[in-house]
Amino acid sequence: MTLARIAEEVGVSAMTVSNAYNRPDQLSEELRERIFETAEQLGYHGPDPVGRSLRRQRTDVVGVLYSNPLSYAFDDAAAVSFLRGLSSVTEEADLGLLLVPAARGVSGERDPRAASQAAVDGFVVYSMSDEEPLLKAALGRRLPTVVVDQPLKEGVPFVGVDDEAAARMSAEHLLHLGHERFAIVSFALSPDGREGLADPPRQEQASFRVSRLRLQGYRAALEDAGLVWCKVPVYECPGSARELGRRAAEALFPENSPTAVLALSDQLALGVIEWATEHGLSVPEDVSVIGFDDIPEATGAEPPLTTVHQDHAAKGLLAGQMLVSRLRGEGGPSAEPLATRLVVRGSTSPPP
Amino acid sequence: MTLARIAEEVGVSAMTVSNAYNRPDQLSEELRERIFETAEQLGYHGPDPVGRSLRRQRTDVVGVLYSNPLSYAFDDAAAVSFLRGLSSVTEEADLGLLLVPAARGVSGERDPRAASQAAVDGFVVYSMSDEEPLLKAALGRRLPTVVVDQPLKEGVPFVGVDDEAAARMSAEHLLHLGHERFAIVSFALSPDGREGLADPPRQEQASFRVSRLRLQGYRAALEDAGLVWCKVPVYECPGSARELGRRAAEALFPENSPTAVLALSDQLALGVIEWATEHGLSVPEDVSVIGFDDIPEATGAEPPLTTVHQDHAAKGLLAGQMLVSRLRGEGGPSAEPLATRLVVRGSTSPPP
DNA sequence: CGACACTTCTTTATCGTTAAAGTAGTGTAG
DNA sequence: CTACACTACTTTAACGATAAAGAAGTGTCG
Repeated sequence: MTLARIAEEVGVSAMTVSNAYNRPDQLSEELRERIFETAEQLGYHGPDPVGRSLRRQRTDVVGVLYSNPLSYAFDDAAAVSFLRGLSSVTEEADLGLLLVPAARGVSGERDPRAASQAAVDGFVVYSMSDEEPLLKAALGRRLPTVVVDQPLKEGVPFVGVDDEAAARMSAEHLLHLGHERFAIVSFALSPDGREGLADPPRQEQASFRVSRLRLQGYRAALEDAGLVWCKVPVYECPGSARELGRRAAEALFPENSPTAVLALSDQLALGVIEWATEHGLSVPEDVSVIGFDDIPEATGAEPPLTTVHQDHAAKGLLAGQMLVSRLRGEGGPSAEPLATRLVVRGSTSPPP
Repeated sequence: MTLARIAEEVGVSAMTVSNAYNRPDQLSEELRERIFETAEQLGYHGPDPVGRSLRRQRTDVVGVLYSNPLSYAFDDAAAVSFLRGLSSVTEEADLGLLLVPAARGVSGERDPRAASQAAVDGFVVYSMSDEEPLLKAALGRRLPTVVVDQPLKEGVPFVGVDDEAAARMSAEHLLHLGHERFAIVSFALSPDGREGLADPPRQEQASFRVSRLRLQGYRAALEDAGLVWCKVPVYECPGSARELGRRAAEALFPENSPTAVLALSDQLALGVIEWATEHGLSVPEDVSVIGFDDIPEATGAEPPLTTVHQDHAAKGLLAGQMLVSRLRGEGGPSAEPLATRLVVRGSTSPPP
């Protein structure tokens, strides 16, 4: 059932039927009624969205690209908050939110065609590695795009916190408390799934910008305090699950017996605390642990986790606003780093 | 930059360029390479998704309709789990997930055009009131559609639990413990925002199927035990927030002093417990409270909440499978109610 | 050598809509 | 009574792609 069919039935031009739906002021109220009646009878439910999009050259949809299979996003409290912020803006602007499917193929690579085939007016790219082909495909479309957290690409609007400064701040907190023996627990530096100690070259070449910057922040703080960076063990986990934090602790403690652990995420930090507690170390008396993100569980943990707070919903909000104003052709707000703050709870104290 | 432009440049027909992208076996490897090179040079990044959708008469996108503004969904643990299940299926099937925007207008009504204008191959309707115009618009499109939780519409595939049986089961648990003085805390019966005691006629006319069925289940159990239903106070809250549960408790306790409270959601139940505890009633010694949903907080609550467990992710999974198989034209699995089970924790015990 | 398959590319027609420009007819002001 | 605006519609021409069917050339087999 098409516009044209209704037009024929009513005895008017297709354009008039189109106008009945889109510009009521262009025809008489009476004819408009008649058109709707006929449409109802013939089971026509308004202009086809695809035909309309083709002709108007816009879809009124924003695509979201996520660094992992989509379903993981709904397991990740930060991603969910982000989506909440983003969706409140897009909804307000009457834009749909298309979660672009990009399951990993057999090779572990994600099909970049997902981005080429998405019928959208713009993209929000969330926390993606610098080298994803998916990202390249999305940027290739030359649609308005906003990148969140990573990667930072020349000329592409960006939303995120100042990861380096925030990491520096948390390391300084521990330095002020008097710590000197540090260990660091990082999530992935590159998407190659490696696990274990990462040496400085690998740290500097990390393809995840966020990991790279946080390590730089820690390094700057520790070096400013006169410590030797290459003696600080950096354990790289292939993800950010609590279990991985435990494994990292298991690898780090026997050899290094740090008095302070800097974790790149709260999940990792909580894993470290779990392992420590189970192995007779008390936190923070024997060892201080600091996280990053301030997830809800951080408050209720035992002890409550000292961490860097960042507002994920605000990121979504800002990303949404930036994209919407770009879609409208306005300049719009641009990339100021969002604020973070150190939340001191119970997992840090002076060294024993 | 279009297919035709590339075709012209390479000196072949548009169809051949289309085939280069979609059916590599239809042309020589060498020509295909040449086409891609030219495309690269001219900045063409593959067939336009909208044009392609129009011609193929499919979008490879599934639309999701939610009973509230979209951004609320990301605050609702059940909805998030549901989306996780759903997205894992759609992603596997290489389908996008379009979150359809339907902010409430000035009148509180949601614009039904959101559903008419969504470029999708099918819909998943999540937890929507029977009378939403948005729902009507979606069903009007005659696309494959699966409804979750509510409403139950003739001929539309449905996924959900047996709410009546589950409610009955939880009431029976309290009856077995020996309770006789009950009160019920419900979320909305209709979307009119009313708050306060709801009499039986209002209960029976509830436009939210889930509310209606759960009340029926409670009623059946209590009446079977010889209690008089119309003496059981049913307090209707206009939503499901914890704060509303507190308000309900405040309204119910002074007058009725129940020994057992049946709440239609865990959030409401937790609100009731909070109020009771603060007002010198201990749970479960003075009053037993039972919830519905088994949200994560239920375990950690003080006392841990007895509740009806339902698997939200499984709902999403099943809804996704049903829709996908329908999109493929297969019959596919259909509507068996999903299992629930009573999880007895610390918030229920025999009456004082 | 003719029939038939196979590969590689082309032709034609259409998917459903709307921007832009145009045409009557009707009123209204100078 | 002419010019000009205004209302209510129509005409034309895309938007960008692909299904289906066809054609030209090459090889193969009895």
